Amino acid sequence: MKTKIGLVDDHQLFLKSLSLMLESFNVYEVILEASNGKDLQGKMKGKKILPEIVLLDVNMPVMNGIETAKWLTQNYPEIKIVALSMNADDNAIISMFKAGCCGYLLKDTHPNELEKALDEINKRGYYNADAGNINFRRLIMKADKNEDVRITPKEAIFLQHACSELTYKQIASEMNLSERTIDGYREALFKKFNVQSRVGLCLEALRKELVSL
Amino acid sequence: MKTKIGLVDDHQLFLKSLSLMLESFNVYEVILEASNGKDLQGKMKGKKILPEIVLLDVNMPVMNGIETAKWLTQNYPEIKIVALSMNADDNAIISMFKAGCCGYLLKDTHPNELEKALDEINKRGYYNADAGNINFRRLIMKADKNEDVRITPKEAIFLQHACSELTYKQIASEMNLSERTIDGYREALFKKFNVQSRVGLCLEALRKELVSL
DNA sequence: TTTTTATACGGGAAAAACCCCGTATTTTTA
DNA sequence: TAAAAATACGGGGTTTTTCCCGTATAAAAA
Repeated sequence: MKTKIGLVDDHQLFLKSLSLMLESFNVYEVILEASNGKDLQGKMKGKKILPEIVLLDVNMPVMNGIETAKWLTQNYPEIKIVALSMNADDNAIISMFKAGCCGYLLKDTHPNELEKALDEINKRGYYNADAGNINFRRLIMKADKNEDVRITPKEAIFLQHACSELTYKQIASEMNLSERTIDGYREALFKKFNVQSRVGLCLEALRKELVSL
Repeated sequence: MKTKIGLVDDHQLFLKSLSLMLESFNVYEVILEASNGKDLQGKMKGKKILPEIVLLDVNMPVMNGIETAKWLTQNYPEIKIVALSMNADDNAIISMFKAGCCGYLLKDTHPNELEKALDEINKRGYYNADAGNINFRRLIMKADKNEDVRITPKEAIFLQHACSELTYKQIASEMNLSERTIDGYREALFKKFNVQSRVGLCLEALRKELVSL
């Protein structure tokens, strides 16, 4: 009896070709293909035969991998989720595991390893790609450390403005606040991010992906 | 007689599965697979039967798509190169065409369109994915406009330092120059990038990928 | 050979940023 | 209910950044 697989990936080329490959292993059957989380939700509705394992891309439009993993974990906790990603982005890996994934594979993975990974997930319920230089324990600890930095809604708005050419005077005008209030937000964020200049603040905000270019 | 295809992509999963898919079309034969430009160079050496079309990923380690396309164009001008990419990054598209590609496909592409694209490349020698909302003429013009901004070696070093928390005084010390000299570099770059602040300069430098986070 | 650009550095002044202190009210958290 | 945090804004002062002007020499380009 073949293991039933679901595939979620926005790249049609990859999706279709991966499907072919899995079928070629002769122990898996791809019974569901979706291009994003929303698409998956639609296709899962009313489906009598569910996939046992879902291979889930991390980066997708409309509804990304993390959101999708959360939804699957909540609604179909018996389905095992394996994350697929382009690169070993620490934050994404952490988020995917937290969302309920039991395995994480890079798209670098050789097909032989994919087969092995699926096999182990079938047998043991999880797959740990330590051999791929991903130390999950270290990542979880790192995540915990970064969680300290919480910024308030107004600080976030200020930060958005600060990552531009506007002067503090202009930002104050934009936010309908006094320059002194703006000074206060700046000080607060300097402390939270442990920086001493606006440039430093901007770079840190970009690194933490609180703002984008 | 099947069209001979070469595949260059660092993601083994994608590479192998794409290979399977192409074979499934029954008009193509994948005769070469490489994980990057260097690997391709090694595998092309002494090869008696060459691929007629090469599907070439844009983002690869060791030797990226642009470099690889250039090398192929110089050494095997008869091979038709099709770029494959995750996203429609204007700069990458421009560079790939300039490097000699005659087609550009996103990894979003449906397999049916891949087949169609390969067919057109076989018949006409090129494929234009306008339907995919990529306006190549606009991109070329944009590229020409951006080429104005040339910075000198010393400006580049200063820029690197400027994208940090160092004050201009500290940067002067680092570069063994006077603060006035640093002022001069700042002025020059403000003009070249059309900005009025250090934050603006940093953001622009990051956008142009002259510095990284 | 001449012109232009890059590199290096000077003066001065105004504006902006940063730093440190404080008060007050409202909202959120414990 | 009380304490803490968020939000708003005041004072003052120092440092840094930005802006505008200029000179000089060496290297590169025309």
